[in-house]
Amino acid sequence: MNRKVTSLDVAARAGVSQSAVSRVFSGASASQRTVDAVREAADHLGYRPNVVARSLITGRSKIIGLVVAYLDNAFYPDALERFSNELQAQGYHILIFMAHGTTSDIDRVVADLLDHQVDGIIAASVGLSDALTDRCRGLNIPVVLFNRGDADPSLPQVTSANFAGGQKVAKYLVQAGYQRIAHISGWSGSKTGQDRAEGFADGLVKAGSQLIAQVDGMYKREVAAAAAQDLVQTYAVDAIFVGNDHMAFAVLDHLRFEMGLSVPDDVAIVGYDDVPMAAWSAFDLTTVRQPSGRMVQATVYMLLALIEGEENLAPKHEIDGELIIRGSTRALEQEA
Amino acid sequence: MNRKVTSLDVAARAGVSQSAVSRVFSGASASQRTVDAVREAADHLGYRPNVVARSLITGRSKIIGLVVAYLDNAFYPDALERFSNELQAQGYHILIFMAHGTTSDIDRVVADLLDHQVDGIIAASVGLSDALTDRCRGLNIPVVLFNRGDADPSLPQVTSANFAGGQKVAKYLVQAGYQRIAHISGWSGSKTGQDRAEGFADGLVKAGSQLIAQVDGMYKREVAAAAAQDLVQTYAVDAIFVGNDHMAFAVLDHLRFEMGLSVPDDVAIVGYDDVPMAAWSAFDLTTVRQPSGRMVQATVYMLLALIEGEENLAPKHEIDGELIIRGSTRALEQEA
DNA sequence: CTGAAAGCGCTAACAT
DNA sequence: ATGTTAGCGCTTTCAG
Repeated sequence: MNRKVTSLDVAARAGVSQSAVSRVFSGASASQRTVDAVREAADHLGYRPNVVARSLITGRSKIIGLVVAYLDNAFYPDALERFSNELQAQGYHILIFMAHGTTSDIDRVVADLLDHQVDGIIAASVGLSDALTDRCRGLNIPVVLFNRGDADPSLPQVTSANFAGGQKVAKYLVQAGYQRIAHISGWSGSKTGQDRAEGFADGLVKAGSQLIAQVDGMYKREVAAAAAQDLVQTYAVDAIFVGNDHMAFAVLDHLRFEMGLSVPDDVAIVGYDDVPMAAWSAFDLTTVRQPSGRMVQATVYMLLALIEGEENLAPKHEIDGELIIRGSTRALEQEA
Repeated sequence: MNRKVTSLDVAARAGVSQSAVSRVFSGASASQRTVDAVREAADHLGYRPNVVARSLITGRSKIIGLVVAYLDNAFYPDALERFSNELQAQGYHILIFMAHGTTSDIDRVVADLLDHQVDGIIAASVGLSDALTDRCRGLNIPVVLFNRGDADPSLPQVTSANFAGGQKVAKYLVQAGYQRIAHISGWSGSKTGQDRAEGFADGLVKAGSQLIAQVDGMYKREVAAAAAQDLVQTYAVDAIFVGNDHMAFAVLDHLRFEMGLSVPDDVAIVGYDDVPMAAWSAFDLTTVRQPSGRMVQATVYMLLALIEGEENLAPKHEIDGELIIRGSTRALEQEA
């Protein structure tokens, strides 16, 4: 059993002091002679610095905690992959936590994260309690909300322009000639869902129409599917804006295969996110694109700046997303 | 700024020694009096033990490195979620690495993991170089391959019964009356893909049929879709077994919407994995279920046992998966 | 530029 | 059961 090789072993073999070894591996200045000798010895012995010891003394772990709620919504695995790449490129690693639960659940998880001395936290689509937010602030550990707004605009957060996105959908549906328009919203407890819903209602009114009905889809497939059925049967809607693609796929399936309706001929469906699947022919879903690449970049940038101690940073970052028109809605009438 | 609270501060306030505090938080024995005093002081000061310091001295980080390649294949986000739950329940956390790359890429990533003193590594669907495998062994860090076999059966690995799964599909397709059967395999460089392909070919022969053609789908949607088109046009196949659901969805879409064919009337499609989407009406895919819950449990169990120093453990664990018959193939003819 | 020495916050003998 | 002591492997003053 290869006992663990320490910087002391390397120092002995290279004929230098242990601190010289440390300098070489932490990029501090050293003469070429020293560097060469240390490198040779390290390679020979298979030495690699122990980052745990390093973290203990520097107080930084180079680890980012990522809390994420829904991995069954394809938007998040996609974002996770981008986060991993982006952060790895900056020398950070991701400690991951799934938190599909209550606030207290999430708090426990984040407390764990804190114990691990993470340098920063990304909360993807989950809310943190005020107590926890305070604690992070007390420990000077930055938290950035990803795809999750907060009522408190001073909390660092990155979202797409949800209100504007909702408006875009409204304007388009009205222009396309739909008359009885409903909305299956994202969970009303989430700012993101609220904003989309409010933007949609606002856009409808501004376009001279109005919302026939609105139901909370809770970000759940079954809830959304049942809501869609009700909307069609009870309100005879001809278009439904669904709060995200994840639910929209369920609605599409239910309408087509359970109810035998045609989309878009009987009912038009619009989603939100433009996850890769939305472009698949089986769905061909009209949706608002959330540019996850840019959202992730903004989040990472913001988080690292905060870690570096940046003070004057606009905490709220909204990224615009365009409406992608596909076959789940009828095409816009040609301009005269 | 709340300076960091250490066990020393707690000790001072509780009127006990620092080691008493340590004992209380690491679960060693202590009198009720001490425990109470320490708890009170800790709560008051907001103390939490620093796990980095603990790791440094115990030599265990309670962190598991998870290396994963394809998050766009829904099987993996699902597994990730299960891993997270399972491991969290055991007091472990997941340091995640995305490695969609070459071997050298993966090696760099795992070297990184090793630097972080992870207690164990789960390699989901990626191969590690021999050099790295050796290094892990040298450092006594267990590695378990998840959904990824290896030519070396002494490497701990958890897979479904891929060969048997391929056989099941073959037997079923022949019994259902298909005559011209082809296979779009998973990447031939992966043991998993190979085993399914070999089992399929074997099953076909045993059922008195044979493989008309086989193409490597590389686990890529586009490759699989193009292969399917070729198979239909050049070989006039009436059934295709696709190496996993991820590719099968692409094939289904391409056949139906690009080529205007009917599945299953013109061509039958079978996948492998039974990811949640396979059950959606839009796909309704016949497939072999990989019981990801049980696979994850087996992997975690094996990994933790290895970490605890367990020696006599069967390294290879295969979990049986049943064939789920849905609408992408015609139903079996009734037994006479 | 380099070595010696002092810790980072904690656990683990070892005494008491 | 509890306090004392000695580190875990490294970074970081501080002299030289």
